[in-house]
Amino acid sequence: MKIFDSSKKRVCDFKPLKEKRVTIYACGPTVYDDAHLGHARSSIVFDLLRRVLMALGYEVTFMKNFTDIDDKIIKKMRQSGKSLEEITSHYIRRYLEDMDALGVLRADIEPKATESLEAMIDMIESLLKKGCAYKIDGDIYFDTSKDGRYCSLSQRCDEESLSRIEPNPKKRNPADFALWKGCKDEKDVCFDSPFGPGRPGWHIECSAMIKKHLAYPDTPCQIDIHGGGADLFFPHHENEAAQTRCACGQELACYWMHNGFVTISGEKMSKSLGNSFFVKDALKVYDGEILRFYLLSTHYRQNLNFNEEDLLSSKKRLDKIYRLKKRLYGVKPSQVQKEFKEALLEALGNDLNISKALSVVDEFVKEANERLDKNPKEKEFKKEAMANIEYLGSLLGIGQKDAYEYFQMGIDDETKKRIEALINERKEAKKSKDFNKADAIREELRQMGIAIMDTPQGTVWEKI
RNA sequence: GGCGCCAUAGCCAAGUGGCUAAGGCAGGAGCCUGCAAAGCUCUGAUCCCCGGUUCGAAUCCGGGUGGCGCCUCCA
Repeated sequence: MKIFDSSKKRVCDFKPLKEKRVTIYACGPTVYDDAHLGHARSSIVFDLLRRVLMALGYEVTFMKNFTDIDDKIIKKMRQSGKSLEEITSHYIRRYLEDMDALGVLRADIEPKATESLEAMIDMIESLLKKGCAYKIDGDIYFDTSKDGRYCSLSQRCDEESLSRIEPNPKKRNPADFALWKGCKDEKDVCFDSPFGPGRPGWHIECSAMIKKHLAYPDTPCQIDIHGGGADLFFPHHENEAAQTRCACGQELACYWMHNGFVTISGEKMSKSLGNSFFVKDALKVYDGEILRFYLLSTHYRQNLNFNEEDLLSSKKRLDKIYRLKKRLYGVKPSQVQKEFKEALLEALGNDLNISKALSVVDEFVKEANERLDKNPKEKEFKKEAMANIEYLGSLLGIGQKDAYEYFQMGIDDETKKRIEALINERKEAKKSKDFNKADAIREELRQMGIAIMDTPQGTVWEKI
């Protein structure tokens, strides 16, 4: 497996801490609103990484957190009059529903920040003891000057860069960040701690939860791969890395991976720009699997400029896989073809080269169709082809539905009956060579959004 | 202002020193079909511009131009 490490800025051979095992931490959402397509892409990217590593024979432990305490959540509480728990549990449920619809496997560990406060407090105490953190009023800040390697991760914090950080006279260094935010007033959300009531800063949660839930005992603060959106590189991941170095003397992750953005008209999708496209809204128009395939089909480090034309093009590509599956209907899969499997794994094993992988899939589909055109009865081949589809399905998380159902999604039973009736009527018309009538029926179906195709096995239909 | 990423056919997108620059969508021609659809076959770019290194560059170096991102919450 080769991975582009965004800290080293090059593709590296992946060597896990423990043979045949991998620990992955992907930064999850702050649960104050519904997930947008950017969250979806990040989720899908690391889901793919996980599946590929599993396919390569690794035992993967995958963790994704929920940030359920944060300024934005508190703001939402104040606006809505709801409790913290009401808000966060709602958006956690919504997030998981959306990700399920996109075929994202549930993480092995899904911790919430508020359930890991002890671990955070422990780490903050340890940082205070080591002189890497300091108290100002009720707040506690991390002293970035105490970490000799601060900025070694992102290499993005020279003085000119940092001059943009809002000046805060209480901090010793401009890049210092809050580990603990002391309670400001009665309306604030506060937790007890040895350093007074307050709540944790954002960065500490990842370091602490990794230590608590994911790291091996002999490398208690370290994992193999840490992932997240490119916007988290600095300062979030830089800060995580600094805390962990100071608290544990270890690098937090051996490999850092960052996915590119989903953009709209070339601009990053974000709340502040007001151009967010929510997953729930996208799901009203497009099936989750189609969305997944689309978001998956651009290499994870590239930005993906969301537009309907490309989405439709992705859908058509996926349709072709399902049409082949339809031709193999009822066939029991045998063994996946060795060359196919190897070609897929080689592509994906090279820093998740999805374009190459999909070209392997496309070529397989084409060759299989060609072969079935020539000889529709090749039993052994059909079984292998079916096994190939199952294999690419589990690897990419697509193509696993029933092939007929895929093309008939969202059509109710009554309509289905009507379609069948019209197809029968057309069949009779064709038999009696009344092609005008047959064509009129075909047109009627088309008006209903139904395409039909005559095959040796009879007429089949698809939703357009 | 600092730092960084990107620029390949109408669109999406691999390839990062050397055979004919992958693959998909759209378009065109054909096979198949009563006609279609589906499927298959054939069909398109010298790689943003300029200069350099090299026997040889889309691929390396320098300089432009354009787009985007991070430095404030952000996947």
